[in-house]
Amino acid sequence: MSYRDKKVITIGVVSELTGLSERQIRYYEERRLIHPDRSKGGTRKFSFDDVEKLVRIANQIEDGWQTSEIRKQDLKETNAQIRDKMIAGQLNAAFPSRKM
Amino acid sequence: MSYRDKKVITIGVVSELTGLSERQIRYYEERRLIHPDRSKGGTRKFSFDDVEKLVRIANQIEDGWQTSEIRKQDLKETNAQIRDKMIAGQLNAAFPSRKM
DNA sequence: CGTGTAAGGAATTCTGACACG
DNA sequence: CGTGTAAGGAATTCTGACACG
Repeated sequence: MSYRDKKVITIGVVSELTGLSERQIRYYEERRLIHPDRSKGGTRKFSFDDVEKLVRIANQIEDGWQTSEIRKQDLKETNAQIRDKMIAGQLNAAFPSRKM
Repeated sequence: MSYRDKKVITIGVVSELTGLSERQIRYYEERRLIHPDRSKGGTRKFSFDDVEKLVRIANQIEDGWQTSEIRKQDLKETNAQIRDKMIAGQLNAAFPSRKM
């Protein structure tokens, strides 16, 4: 939807934007911390959101976290967000005029 | 500054996003309707702003406008914006507390 | 004028592997 | 575990030119 989520940036540019090596970026994808799209030919396409996430990942790695731990933490946060959205949705269904 | 202005998208992706051929995109650059950045190696890097502008350009071409005319119109609009900003700046300098 | 195309070369990216630790 | 690197190949992009009109 937003420009933030459009997967349009190649790995070389992501490397420049984040300061990470292409090797690091590919590895974080392998560990499923990010999920770039692919072109027909197979080249990775990242979003600005991915770029931001990569910077956070890099910081966590520097702080001594392992990719498996970062992934678990990411999952927790994602689930928390989904849960909150569902609750908000049910509230809105029960009280249609309510504004949060 | 904004994601809108970051020159990070390669011509292939721009082609997909706009539906224009790479030939068309390069030609519009040659006619100075857009100004992509270049990587060290020389590959073009576009912004989302460029993508939007390309769509507008394509529409104008379809409407029978020539690139030279589109460029003149663009210049006019840019100058108008600069003029408005200067006026606003001078007003703010003269009346520091004023809010527009 | 605006666009398609074939041509040849260069820049970019990809994967799988070996290395270190 | 996280990252560097050399290797070979494939995908992507570049320019200048010819063509059509």
